Amino acid sequence: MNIEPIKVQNHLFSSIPTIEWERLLPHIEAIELPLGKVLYEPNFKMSHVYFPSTAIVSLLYELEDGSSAEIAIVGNEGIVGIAIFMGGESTSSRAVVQSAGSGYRIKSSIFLEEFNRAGPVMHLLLRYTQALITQMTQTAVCNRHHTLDQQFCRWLLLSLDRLPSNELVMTQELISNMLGVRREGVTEAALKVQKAGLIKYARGHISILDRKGLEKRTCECYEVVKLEYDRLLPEKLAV
Amino acid sequence: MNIEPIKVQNHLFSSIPTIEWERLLPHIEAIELPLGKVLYEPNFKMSHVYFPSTAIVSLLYELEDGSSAEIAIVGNEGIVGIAIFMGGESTSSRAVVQSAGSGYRIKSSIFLEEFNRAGPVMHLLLRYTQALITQMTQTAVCNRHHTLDQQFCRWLLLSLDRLPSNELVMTQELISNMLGVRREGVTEAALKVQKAGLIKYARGHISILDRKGLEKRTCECYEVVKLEYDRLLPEKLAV
DNA sequence: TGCCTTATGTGCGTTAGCGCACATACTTAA
DNA sequence: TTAAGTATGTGCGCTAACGCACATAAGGCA
Repeated sequence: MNIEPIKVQNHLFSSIPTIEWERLLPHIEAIELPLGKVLYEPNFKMSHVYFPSTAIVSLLYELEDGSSAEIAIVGNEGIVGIAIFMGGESTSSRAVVQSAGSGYRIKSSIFLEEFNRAGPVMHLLLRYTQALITQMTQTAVCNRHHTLDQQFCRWLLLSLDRLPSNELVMTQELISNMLGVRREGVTEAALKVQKAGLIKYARGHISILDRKGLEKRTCECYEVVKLEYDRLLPEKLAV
Repeated sequence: MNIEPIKVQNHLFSSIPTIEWERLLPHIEAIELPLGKVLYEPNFKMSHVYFPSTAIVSLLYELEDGSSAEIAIVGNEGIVGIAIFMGGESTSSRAVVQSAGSGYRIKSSIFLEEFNRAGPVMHLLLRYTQALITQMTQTAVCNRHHTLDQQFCRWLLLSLDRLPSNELVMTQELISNMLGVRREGVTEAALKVQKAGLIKYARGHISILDRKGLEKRTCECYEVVKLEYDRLLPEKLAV
């Protein structure tokens, strides 16, 4: 178990002012998030909202034919379960742990109560949602216009930004599920990027060697998303 | 100018309770929305929020290379400018009138004030935003997995749902901008659908002959979005 | 040690959509 | 009535990604 204070383990937590934080703290429950764990299913009412700390969660849409596509990634910068406070209670997508780790959760009803106080927590969450929307729109744009190689780099960078280390535990098979492409396509993209000396990987372990290089290889989508997160959710510890 | 009472011309308006409506009404300004009018530019602070009545507005992202992709469509079921109340004040996309018509607008500051009362108007807008998010995610999925033909049908249906008639004034060139594909691709798709007897078109005028047929030809994405709008924004006149 | 599972690499024919060039047809305005 | 402009149709070579089949290699476990 992590010995860091809870508040610094998730950026939204960090931005919650003291009064609100003290109100929420008793309801925060630590939880392990193993690879593949499903946090919610499409069209099912969510029982909790989740705050990843070291884990990463994918919002995935699964099609009738079994294929899938990632809508967005959520890590320690965010929250899983915005539909709770947006009012829908459920979404048409699924939330799956993409990189094992730990996180926290709060019962939906408790969290909703805090949101409905319409104070700083609400405004923080709305700004987060706006950033998440940007990530989603950029996913749509990227799916339309950019090559698999570029999307692979974008995906690596977005994941990396949400992890403490510069290593990623993830098979090409899983990446292909996220991107909604063939596994072989990911193999080819990964090979190229490895040959360019930007990453190094073996059997489900990817190490980033040259982050700047990846940023050069990816499309504009990555930066658009990054800037929007930085703008809407500046990192500062709230008092 | 339309003689219908303002309140029934936009579904969000219809859902605003009387007290809040009477507060907002004096600030509502009728506005013509001609084809191509830009309601806001990327990264610019929005001065107003817009409520289309007979017009349709596209949220478009333009890439550095000049190509574009539609993120979502907004018509008389919604509002253009969610970033105002979500807290970002601007977005990375552009809002362009895709089908000429009329609508209403309210100054951002006034509208934000009403939102911040954290009453029924806020909850209505958050539910709308949740529906809009579903449309965006489904755009991402559709861009990844479905054929141009299917996307063309989806686009027609989404547009149609936001228009009073079953005719659409829109050239194939413009549709190709929305979908982020070649104009020739749209020509081919349109030809096939016309040959199947589902639509009829000529020089920028598209008539839908067989709506059910279009629904059969499109992908699951259309229905997912439709159901989510119906679920989150049931049509009833608020008192 | 050796076998089995899982992860990655490779080849090959197929296809959707692209970019470009140009043909055709309808519409408007001089 | 004619010319110019706009919208749509068509052909062709090209490429990214697909689907499938199979090869190789690296752990894990008996």
